[in-house]
Amino acid sequence: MARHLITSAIPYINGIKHLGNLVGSQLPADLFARYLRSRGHEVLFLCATDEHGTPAELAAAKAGKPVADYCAEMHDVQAEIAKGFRLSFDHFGRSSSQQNHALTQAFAGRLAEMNLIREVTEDQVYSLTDGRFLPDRYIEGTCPNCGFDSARGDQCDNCTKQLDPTDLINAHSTISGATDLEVRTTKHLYLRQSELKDTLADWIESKKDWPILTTSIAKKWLTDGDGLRDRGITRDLDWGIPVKNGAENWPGMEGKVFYVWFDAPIEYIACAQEWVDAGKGTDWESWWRTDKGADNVTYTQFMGKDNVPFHTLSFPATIMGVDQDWKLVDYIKSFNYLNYDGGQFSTSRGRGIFMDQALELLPSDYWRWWLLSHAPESSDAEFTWEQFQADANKDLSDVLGNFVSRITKFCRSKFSEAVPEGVAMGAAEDQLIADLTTRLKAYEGYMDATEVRKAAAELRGIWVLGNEYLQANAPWTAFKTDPETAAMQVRVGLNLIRLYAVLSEPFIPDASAAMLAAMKTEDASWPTDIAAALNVLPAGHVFDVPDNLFRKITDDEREEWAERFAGTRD
RNA sequence: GGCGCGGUAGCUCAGUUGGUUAGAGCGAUCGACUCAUAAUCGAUAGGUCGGGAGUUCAAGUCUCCCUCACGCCA
Repeated sequence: MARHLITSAIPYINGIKHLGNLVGSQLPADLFARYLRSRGHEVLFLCATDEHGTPAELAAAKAGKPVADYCAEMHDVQAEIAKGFRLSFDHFGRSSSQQNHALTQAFAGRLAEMNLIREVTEDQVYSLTDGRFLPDRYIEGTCPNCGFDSARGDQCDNCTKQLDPTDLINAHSTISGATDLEVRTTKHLYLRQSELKDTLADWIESKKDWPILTTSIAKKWLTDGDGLRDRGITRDLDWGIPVKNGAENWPGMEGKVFYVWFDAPIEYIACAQEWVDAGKGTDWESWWRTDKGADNVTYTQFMGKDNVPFHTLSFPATIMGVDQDWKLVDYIKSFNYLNYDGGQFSTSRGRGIFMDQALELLPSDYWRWWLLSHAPESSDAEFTWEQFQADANKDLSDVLGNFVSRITKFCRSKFSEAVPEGVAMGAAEDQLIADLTTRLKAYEGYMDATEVRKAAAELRGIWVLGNEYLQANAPWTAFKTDPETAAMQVRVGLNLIRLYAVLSEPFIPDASAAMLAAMKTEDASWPTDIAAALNVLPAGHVFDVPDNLFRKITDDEREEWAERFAGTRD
């Protein structure tokens, strides 16, 4: 038994995530966590909401609520949807927690102590009407170069000329439209990542087994231009973690908060503290401190490609910089994007399917199966309604669901709702066991390596073996002349249902539970020996014929949904 | 403009360090079966591996140029 720490990139608080976000981090992380638990390992699976920053403040203002209230509400909404998708977090925390406040401030203080923080004085645009400093992207005006009237403070999207906010003609705030902008001098803290550049490069270089996507992005940031740049870790905002040096005030930094990208990954650690404080665990340090038991922990992170730089460079720079025996990540599994019907999913334009909407259409297993079996591992992947309908119907309804249906109903009509005994297993069953053993080994190998698509294909292959077995041995024919042999074949088939429930649980937990319930067993132990696994349900064991596990998605539904989600979400 | 990941059967995708007739699933066609959610199982068809040049006994796999799509950066 090994110990596995698993984190999913933490979703931003402002709104409900779409299916592309889901398949890029939370869902594969859940798959991995469920699988490792099934294999008997000790798992701590953490996720949280990322709550700080300007977008949260603006979303709260738009909703007419205090930002703290807004975040609390949205956290509950996201937690509920996560439950709907059966995401099995051991704790779903909040980056705004007191634990994260304290830890973030402690990290910053320690970094200063290690001489890895420097103070920078810079000019920024302040909006009197908005009462806040404006990030460059929240300032628009007319481009002095081409006359484009929606040029942003950092560059003109029309002529691509690089700009300073002060270059813009008729500059205004995109938040309020206010034009009473002025330049003010402000002071910020910078993390001296450049000091750690070589250490980070050596570390990345040593990770030979990481996905190419992960290492190529990291190396690019390390070598691009002048190399890794120092990064501002504070902002002039109200909502966030106040800048402090540990528990002490930080002279000159009053009224400022840490930048969201500094505190968000620290929440991975704080979340473990929240987990303990919530009474769910007892010793968070044994997961996070290599001097307190975490040296035997394997830590795997899941994230979309947009988050890779922060997880390969910024956060490790913090961890390495404080030099205090904190656990570093062992494996970073990153994902490309899922596209929607030839374009991008878009949160801002409401294009594609969002998590809450998906659950209104179909049970979570449909989405889990399809998304995971098409996870964008090697390149961007494509969601189309035609493909979704065809794959879900074929894999879930026809191959798996119908297998359960045909064997249980056949048993009920020819024998009873109890496992029949019949003769001993023979050559055909030996072959089945051999084939299952081969495929199981491959399945485990892919799951261990977080090769999500390949694991899904292997699991499907395991389901198909059941249908092949029935088709080749035809108990419905054998029953006419040799009912004892048919009985044995049905006994094998019923045991296959239980086996499939166990193996499928990481992908489709609800269907798995339904299969175990129908077989009236709680034995969900991972098989070490297939022959033994096919004898778990003994002759005479009573079962239920379940309702169809997966109904089919109709053409009418597909057309209606494709139409409904092509437009924009209000 | 620079950089990065890609462009493989109608569709979604695999293709290890270059090496026998380029693979899978879906879809299509044909056949078998009839227990089952008009489900299942088998077979067949379908690709000059984005285009061009080069290295090599041998290239989807390496090099260069071009092109298209996506992303990141300035």
